[in-house]
Amino acid sequence: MNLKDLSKNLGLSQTTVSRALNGYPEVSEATRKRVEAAARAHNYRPSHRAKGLATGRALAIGHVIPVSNRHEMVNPIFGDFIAGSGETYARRGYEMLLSVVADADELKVYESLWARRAVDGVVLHSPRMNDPRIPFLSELRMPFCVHGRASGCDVRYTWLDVNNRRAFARATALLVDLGHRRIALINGLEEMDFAHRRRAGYEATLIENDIPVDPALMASGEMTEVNGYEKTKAMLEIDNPPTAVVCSSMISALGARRAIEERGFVIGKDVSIVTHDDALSYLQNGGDVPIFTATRSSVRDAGRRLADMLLDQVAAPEQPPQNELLEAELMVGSSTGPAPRKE
Amino acid sequence: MNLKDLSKNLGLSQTTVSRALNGYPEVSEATRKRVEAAARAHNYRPSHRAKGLATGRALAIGHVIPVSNRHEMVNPIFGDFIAGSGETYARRGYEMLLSVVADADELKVYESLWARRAVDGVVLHSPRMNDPRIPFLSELRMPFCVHGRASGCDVRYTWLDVNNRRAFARATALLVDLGHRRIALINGLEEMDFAHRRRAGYEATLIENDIPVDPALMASGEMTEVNGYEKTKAMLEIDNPPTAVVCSSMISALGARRAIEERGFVIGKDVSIVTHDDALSYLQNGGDVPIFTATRSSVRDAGRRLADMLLDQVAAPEQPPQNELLEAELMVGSSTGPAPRKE
DNA sequence: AATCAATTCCAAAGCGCTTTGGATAAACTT
DNA sequence: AAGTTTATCCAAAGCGCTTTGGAATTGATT
Repeated sequence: MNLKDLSKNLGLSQTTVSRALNGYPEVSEATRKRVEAAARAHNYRPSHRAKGLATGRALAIGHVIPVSNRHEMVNPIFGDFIAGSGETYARRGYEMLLSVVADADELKVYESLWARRAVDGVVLHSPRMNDPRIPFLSELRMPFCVHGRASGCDVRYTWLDVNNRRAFARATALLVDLGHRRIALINGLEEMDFAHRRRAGYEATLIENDIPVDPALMASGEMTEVNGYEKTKAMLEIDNPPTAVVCSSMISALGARRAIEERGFVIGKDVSIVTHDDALSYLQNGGDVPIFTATRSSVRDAGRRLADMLLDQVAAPEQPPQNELLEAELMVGSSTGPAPRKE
Repeated sequence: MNLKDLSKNLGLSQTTVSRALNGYPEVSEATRKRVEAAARAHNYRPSHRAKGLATGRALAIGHVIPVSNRHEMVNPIFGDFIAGSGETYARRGYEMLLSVVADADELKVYESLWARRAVDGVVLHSPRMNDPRIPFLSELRMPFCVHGRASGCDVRYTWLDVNNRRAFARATALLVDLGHRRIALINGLEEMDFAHRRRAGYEATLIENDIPVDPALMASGEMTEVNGYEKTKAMLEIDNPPTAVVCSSMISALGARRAIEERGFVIGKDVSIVTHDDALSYLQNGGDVPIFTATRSSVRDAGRRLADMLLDQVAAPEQPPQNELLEAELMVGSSTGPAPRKE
C-alpha cells in the first residue's frame, strides 16, 4: 500500500493525504480523521526511502564502529551504548545505521556515508588524542557528536563525556585516604583520550599527596580480562609491589582480581581494587553491595543523551555545539580496605 | 555531485553513465573507463536512497536487538556478532540497520521495517523455544535468518547454529571421564532454545553414565557474572555439593570462579569448571593455555557466515532455506582436573 | 547497393514521497 | 452585489536513480 493507492482509495489527492498524515494545518479535522483511519486500516507506512529522497534528509544516524586492527577488538561498551542511543532514535523517528570498519578505513567510510547522504549525522566513538576524524568531519560539514573528547583538537564540536579526570582523581584519593602509597594504574590504551585523562587524574592525586609517580606501577593496554591479569601479575612480582590497583574497566578488574587471588592475596585486605564501571547490563557490579569499589557512570544513559544532542544539532546545524560533562559516582564496595601494615 | 551533473559533465546521458558504473555490457570499454575516472575525480557516490527507490530493494539488512524488559539486558555477544556480519555487508554493498526494541514490541518492528521496505531482510537473534517471531516472519514473507534455532517451529527457515547439544554433551563427558559425578549446570534462561539444547546434551551424558540428574545441580538465568556467582555459591552450600560446574558463558564462569575461590577452593583441583566460550574479542580465554577448559565457537565467524546466508536468500528467495550447524571445539585449559577423592 | 546484425548510446517513464503554486467554494466585508 | 478572506483541496514538478524501448552508427553480409 502506497500513498497513491491510499489516496485513490479515499478519493483524495496525494497532497491532501500526505498533509493529513504529517500534521499540516491546511486539512480539515474531519478529513484528517478519515485519512488516519484509512491509513491504519490498510496498514500504510510511508516509505522511508522515498520520504528521504523527497525531503533530502536521510532520517538516519550513522555509528561507525572501529575495529582495532591491532587486536580485532570490539569495544565491549558498544552494545549498551547502542541500546541507549537506539531508544532515542526510535522515539524521534530515526533509523540507526551501523558500519563496522577497520580503523584505517574510517575516514573513507564517513566520507562515503555523507556523499551518499545515507545519514544525517554520525556518532564518533573512542576518540583518540588529536583525533584526525574530528577536523575531517568538521571540514566535511557533516553533523557529528563525539562520545568522549579529544585533547588537542582546536575546532569546536559537540561532545558528551564522563569527567574521567575527576573520577580517577577521586578513586586514587580514596585509596590514599586508606593509607595506600603504592597504587597501580591499569589503564586503557594510551592513545585513547579517556586513558590520558584518567592518568592525569591519578597522577594529580598522587602528586598532591607527595607520593612519587612510579612508571613501574602504570600499565596500559586493551581493556581485556587477559590484559588486566597480565599487567597486574607482573606488577605484583616487582620489589615493593602495589597494595592497590586502579582499573579502567570492570573487565580488566576481573583480570586483576584473578592475578591477585592466584598469588594467594585477599582482595580488599592485601590488595585493594577500584575500577571504573560503565554499568554494562551483563556486568553488573554485584547486587546490594558492589563487588568492586567503583566510579560509576552508565554508558547506556550516555548513549541516550548523546543521540538527543546529535539530533538537536541535525535539526539546527547553525547552533553552537553543545557539550556535556557527566560526573561519575563513587561507590564503595568490598574490594577496598586499609593498606596492609608493613611487617 | 549527482548522476545528472556527472553525465552532463561527461556529455553523456544518465543511462549510459549509470550503466557504465554498474558494469552493464552495452557500454564500450573506452567510455566506461572515462566515466569511472570522472566519477572518481568528482568523488561521485550514487545515492543509496534513490537507488533503493528505483530498484525496489532496500540494500539494507535489519538487526532487531531485543532488550529483555525483565532485566534490561543486552546480550554481550552482540558486539562481536555484529562485527562479523558487518564485514559481510560491507563486502557485498549492503547497509546494516539496527533497531533496539523492548522484546514485547518486536513483532511490530519487523512489520514496520517490512511495510516501509526499509530492509530486504532481517537477522533474528536469541530464538526462544516455539518462537512466535518465526511463523510471523514466514507469513510476512520477509527474508530472515536465525542465529540459533527454535525447537517447535515447524516451518522451514534459514538458520545457523552451534551444535549446543553436542558441545555440552562433550563438556560433561570430559568431566565424567575425570571422575566427577556431581556436576552442576549453570545455564542461560530456560526459554532460550540454546539453553534447552545445552541442557539436553548435559543430561544425556549423565544418563549414559548412570549418573542421576539432580535438579539441585541445575540453575538457569541471565548469563551475567552476578548470576553465575550466586547460583554457584548456592550450590556449593548444599549437602553433597558439586565438584564440577558446566557454564553457559565465560561471563557466568567468571562469576562461578568468584564463588568457588571465595569459599577457599582451588579451581581445577577442588572444583572444576568447563564453560562455553563465544570467543568474544574482549574476553579471550587466556593466552597460550586457556584459563577455562571450554567449548569454543566464534560468534564473530557466525555473524560473518549468517550474513552471507541471508544475502544469498535475499538474492534468490525461491531457493530452499539453508541451514548450517557449527561444531564447537573442546579446548582443555587449567580449570579442570580429576575429581577430588572423598575423604 | 541494399539488408541485416551488432554496437553504442539516449529520451523518457517510473520508484513513492513532499511541496509549490494555484483553484474552488464558502464565508465575511464593505 | 461586488470584492476580499479563509478554508480546503489538487495538479504537477522534483528528489536521484534504474530501466524500457527505441534510435543512430558502424561493419559485415548478400
